[in-house]
Amino acid sequence: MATLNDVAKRANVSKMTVSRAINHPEQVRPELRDSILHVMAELNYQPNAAARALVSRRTRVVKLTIFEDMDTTEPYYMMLLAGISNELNQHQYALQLATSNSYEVGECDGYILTGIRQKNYAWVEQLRQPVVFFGRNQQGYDYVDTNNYQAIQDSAGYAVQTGYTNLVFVGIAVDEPFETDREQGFRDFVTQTGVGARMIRLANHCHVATDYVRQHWREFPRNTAFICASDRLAIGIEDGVILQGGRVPDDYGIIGFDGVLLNQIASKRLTTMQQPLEAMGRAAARLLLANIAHPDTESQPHAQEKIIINSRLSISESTRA
Amino acid sequence: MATLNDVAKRANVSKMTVSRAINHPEQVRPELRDSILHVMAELNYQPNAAARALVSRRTRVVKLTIFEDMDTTEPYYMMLLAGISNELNQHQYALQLATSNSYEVGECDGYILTGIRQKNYAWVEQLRQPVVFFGRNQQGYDYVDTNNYQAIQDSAGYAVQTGYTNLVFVGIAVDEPFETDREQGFRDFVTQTGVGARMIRLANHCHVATDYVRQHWREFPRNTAFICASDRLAIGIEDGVILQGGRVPDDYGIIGFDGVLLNQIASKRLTTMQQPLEAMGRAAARLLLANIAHPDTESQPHAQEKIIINSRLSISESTRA
DNA sequence: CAAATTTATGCAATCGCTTGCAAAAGATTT
DNA sequence: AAATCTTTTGCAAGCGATTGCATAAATTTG
Repeated sequence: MATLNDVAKRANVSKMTVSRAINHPEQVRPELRDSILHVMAELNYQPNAAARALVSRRTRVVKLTIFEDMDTTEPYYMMLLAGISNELNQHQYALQLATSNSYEVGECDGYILTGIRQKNYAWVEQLRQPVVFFGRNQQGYDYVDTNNYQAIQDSAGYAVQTGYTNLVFVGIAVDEPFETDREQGFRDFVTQTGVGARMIRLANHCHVATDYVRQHWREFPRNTAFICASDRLAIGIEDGVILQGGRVPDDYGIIGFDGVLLNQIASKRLTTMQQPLEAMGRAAARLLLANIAHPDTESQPHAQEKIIINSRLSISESTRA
Repeated sequence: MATLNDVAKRANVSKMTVSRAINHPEQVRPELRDSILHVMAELNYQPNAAARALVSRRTRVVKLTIFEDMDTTEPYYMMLLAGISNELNQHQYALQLATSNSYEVGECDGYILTGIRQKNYAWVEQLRQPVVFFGRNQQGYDYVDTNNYQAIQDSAGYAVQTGYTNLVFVGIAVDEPFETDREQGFRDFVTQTGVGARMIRLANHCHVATDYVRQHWREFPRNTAFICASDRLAIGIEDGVILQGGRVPDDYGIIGFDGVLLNQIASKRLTTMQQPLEAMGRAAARLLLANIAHPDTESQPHAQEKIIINSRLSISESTRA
């Protein structure tokens, strides 16, 4: 591989000038700069990342750590990934992927964290680089999230508006902010409107939801709408309802959350609260890069930044029009 | 951060000894080594990856490049990812993720390539590091693949064996080896057994398959089995069949390929040819690491290595028992 | 027990690049 | 035209580790 020195010699300048032509183009005479760039292309010169990182203390790598033991069938992360990856690339940053198994491998300038649980915070605290979360947290870390509270109210509102008179919130059995926010949104909605309602919590698997419906079928009268905290639960609920002979959407409405299964399944046209995951990924990457570029100073400690990107209801065939 | 020098001083040795204690433990006196390790822990010393990479010319990074414009709802890649990631971590290698947009960002010791198309080979050829593919190729690159040819024969065989008398192969409309191998397997099976059969090719989306079934419903008599080249197509076909009033599996059988949707959907218990994706990911990582460790020499050029991991049929409710 | 051999440790150079300061060249002012 | 300021370029040092060779210590051998 050609080095900075090779380029310098060939262009009859010192390597410093070449270095500047790359990193601070405005500091070098335009014509000179062009001829240097030309030589660089000629030699197919690529700066050595390791050498750069060594002296500049910038790896130009961002690590995405997925905590939830990488649920390999969950498209959610893939969609975040796409957004993050695209944004980082625009800024010439590389994306490194880590899981619960690989905390320690490799270096980076900052972390994007997702699928995190309470038990993981101890690990997060000992990180020395900037951190951005997916999902609200009370520990003061910057985060990107969707409007969970309001989104559920919207879903519930839509269900009531289309004539369902009995609501069931089907939550995920975890005590994380994203879940409790949704539950609170639902609870407040019920209080405010006085609609008949109940809440259940299930493990986030289709068949669990299907089984639940089978076993508790009698408890769900006609005109019930299920407001679910994930598309998986929604799909499972729908299957259960259909298996019991319930008609969707005429007698039973089902609303999902996430919007990750839309393209996956043809006949299942699920009404769902769609998260703009690509945009959320991009936002997280941008936020992190900003934090990397402007590190906190002692005099001005870090103020938590929150970016909320609203989900919107995607209305389809599992609810009335 | 503590450096090698810091550790050396504290341990009263030269930094060389510390370096050896890390990289060639057998070369340093056991007791000395232990005390060095102790100091390292005390100072929370982590070797600087950049400095290491600079001199050793090893980044300890492997790049996974996904070519197919990252289809964000495709769990296939996530499952590969899990396998690759786990294997790499065991060897203290980091995984970097790249897409069609980000060919050039970041350095690595080798590439794992997936979702590749003919047009991408020009790019691949100019890579200087070892490469491992997912999927057969005739360009001489090492690869990991499943037994596409035989797998389809197994699927078809099972369909015939369970009494379906008419077979339809539903392929993906691309001219890549994985597809042509499957088609050839099907074609040969038909020739050998003389069973009634036909082949179609569709874009790999559920609704395309569903629409196709609707429009060509008359062409599919009872007792037809659809052998599909992906789970998506299978799901789409099944929906189409059901919408037309066909009974699954009594009158129509459906077999998928990949096995990525199994946990996703409860009532859709699809019979599918399950690829061992996690194992394939691990195998690819292992193969690549071996290639990195033992680079080709001039005297002994590279011989293509092929690793085939067999898929097996996972029998469920979309075919007869 | 001295010589030869093996095993452990240290020294110096180097990887490719960027930072801080200094010098040279060019432009502007008085 | 001398003095000052600004822009452009170069020099030297060093980031934190590893490689090759040299030296010191420990062990074996005749």
